[in-house]
Amino acid sequence: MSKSHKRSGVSLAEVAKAAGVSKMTASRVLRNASGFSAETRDRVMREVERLGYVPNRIAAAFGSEQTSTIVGVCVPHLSSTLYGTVLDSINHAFSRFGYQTIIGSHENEPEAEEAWVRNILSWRPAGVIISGRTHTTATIELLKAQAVPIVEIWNLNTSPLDISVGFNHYDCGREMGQYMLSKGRRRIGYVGAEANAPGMGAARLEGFEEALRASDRPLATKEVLIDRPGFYAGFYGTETVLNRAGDIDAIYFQDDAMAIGGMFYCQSKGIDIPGDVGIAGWGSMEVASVIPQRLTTTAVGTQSLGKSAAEALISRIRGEPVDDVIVAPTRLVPGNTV
Amino acid sequence: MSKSHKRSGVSLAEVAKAAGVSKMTASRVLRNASGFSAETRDRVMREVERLGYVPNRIAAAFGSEQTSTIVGVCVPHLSSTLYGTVLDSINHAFSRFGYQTIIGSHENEPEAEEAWVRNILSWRPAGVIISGRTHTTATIELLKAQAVPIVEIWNLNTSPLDISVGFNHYDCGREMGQYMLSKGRRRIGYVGAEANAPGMGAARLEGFEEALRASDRPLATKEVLIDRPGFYAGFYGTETVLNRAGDIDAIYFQDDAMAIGGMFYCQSKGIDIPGDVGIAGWGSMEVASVIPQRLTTTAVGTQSLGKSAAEALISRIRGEPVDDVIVAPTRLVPGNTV
DNA sequence: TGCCATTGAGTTACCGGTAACGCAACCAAA
DNA sequence: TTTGGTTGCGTTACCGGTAACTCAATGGCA
Repeated sequence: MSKSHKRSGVSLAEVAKAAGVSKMTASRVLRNASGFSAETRDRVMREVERLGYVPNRIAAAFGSEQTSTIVGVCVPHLSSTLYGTVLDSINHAFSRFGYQTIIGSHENEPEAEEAWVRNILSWRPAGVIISGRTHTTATIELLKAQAVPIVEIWNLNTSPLDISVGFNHYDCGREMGQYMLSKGRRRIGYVGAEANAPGMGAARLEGFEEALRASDRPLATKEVLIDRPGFYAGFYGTETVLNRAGDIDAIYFQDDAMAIGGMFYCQSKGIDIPGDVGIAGWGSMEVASVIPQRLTTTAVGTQSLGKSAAEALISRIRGEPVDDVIVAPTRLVPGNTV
Repeated sequence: MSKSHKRSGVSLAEVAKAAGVSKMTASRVLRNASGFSAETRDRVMREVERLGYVPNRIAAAFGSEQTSTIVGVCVPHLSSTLYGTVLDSINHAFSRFGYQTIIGSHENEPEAEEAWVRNILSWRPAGVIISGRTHTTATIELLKAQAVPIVEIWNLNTSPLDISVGFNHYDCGREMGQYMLSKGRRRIGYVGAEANAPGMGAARLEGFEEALRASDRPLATKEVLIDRPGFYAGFYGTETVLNRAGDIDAIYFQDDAMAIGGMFYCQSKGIDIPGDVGIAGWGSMEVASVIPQRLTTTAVGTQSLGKSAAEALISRIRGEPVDDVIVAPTRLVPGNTV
């Protein structure tokens, strides 16, 4: 099959000519602007239908910069359910309002994000959504120079570049620390994983440590694997900390996947949960609710976060007033693993 | 903060003037085309740097239709790890080759896909990737009329619109059916879930049923929940089929998440796996490898599928020869649950 | 009846790049 | 020296829409 990459499409001018009106009138009909009669509209639409006209948004965006409906969204990666859910709700909100989402993933490498930003800005997007707390200075300068609306998601940022919509990770960690202490845990460890630079669990760990310190029960041990957070990493991270500090009575995991990995490690070794070791995660993974023991975790509103982020960006684009800092909901869910 | 949505950017003309060359020469330098001296290149690049020039791809794509670097990818949804992994590897491959990925999700509703296609085509993409076997006739006509390179992913399609890269779901199902029979299973049930129309597990079920029929052990019972496939659905679907047909000795699940839900249902009821009931899934979820019993499943190369799909599309775009039908790898992984 | 506001169009100019072509300067081979 | 190819760069003409403006016809109201 030989595909012709030539300019093939029907243009607005052809539609207009066929309908016996000017390009401008046809344009008005298609954008549903005012200034045409019902009869004219029908004539134009009939030709649109007949000729199979597909509007050319590249040309439209080019001709009147106001109308770019592209938004860029860059998350750490696309394969995790957590970010996937966020992306899904962002994309839904955007498509409902007629925006197209261009995605990117940076694998927690600020340089990859910078490259993505450079790229996306060349499409003159109506707005961009970026994630995490770490951006290169070049990234920030590029975004500022283009004066493009920005939403930073995931981590709450009280002095955002533009708008921040995120979870209060610090408070999540602190709350869980206090909870574990309240359940009588005294020697507590932490297991996390980060493939590249700073990692998305850092703020939770900070809050968690702070809570323990405040009660004079500082973190007993910490293991942050150089790996993608996941079931495996949780499994082996648990093995590591238990071998290193066999007397700990609880482990806080970076997320539920790791916590579940840890639970199964314990199960495989005959370690009783929560009798011997208490376990807590973060993120309210679905699988956590079908396993025999309900995992103590923090439920997070990823959908809510995505929706808020998209809606805040749209408001900003439209010049409507928006809150600069929006906290996405989280809630400690006591299970029976601590 | 008042964001100006005005035409702000530095244009190529300004860069060219500052560098004392023509627009065309500056354009050549930036596209790394030939026809300029090293000295000219340095002069231009210095001004690019100094003025913070960000190329305008909208204009570039508009001016010379050949150069649109947008590709569209539409999957059922973005929140599952399975599609997420595919999307991730597609996106990686594309960004390595300088393409921008615009995403869409259709939730298994062909009409949603049609709307997305209509939208994406107005961006004159270099190519599109769609998924599943069900498309509206309007979708197909639109794509054909625009003569845009297309890759259909997920389901293998032996007579594709353009290119098909997919798993051979039918064979996966058939192979698993034969395997379960070979392990002495005789009364076998199926548990699946589909939120909307046709569902992505249908072809596997067909192959599975065929294998059972061929051995005169037809499917004993089938439960397809009207729900998103997941741990919950697997849990409750298992409850349903076991209550309905308590004498079945094995269940084939639509995917691993459902199978794991089913395993935990059995565990909660004291039903021995594989003693009382054998269980098999599909998709090689990571969590399946940390639970105490290794789940019998079919490992699928989602990354490989994504990479192949992206590379095939790029080859097609470039006019290089490509196979029309590419099978992504799958492999039955015997665990100890059947 | 005369005047002005409204409606339904058309005209013109432009957005910021790139393709295609032109052309002078230079160099190597005949 | 002539010829022909290459190199380096400029000129021109668009790509397909939309903003801003203009203008004639219409109709309501004083």
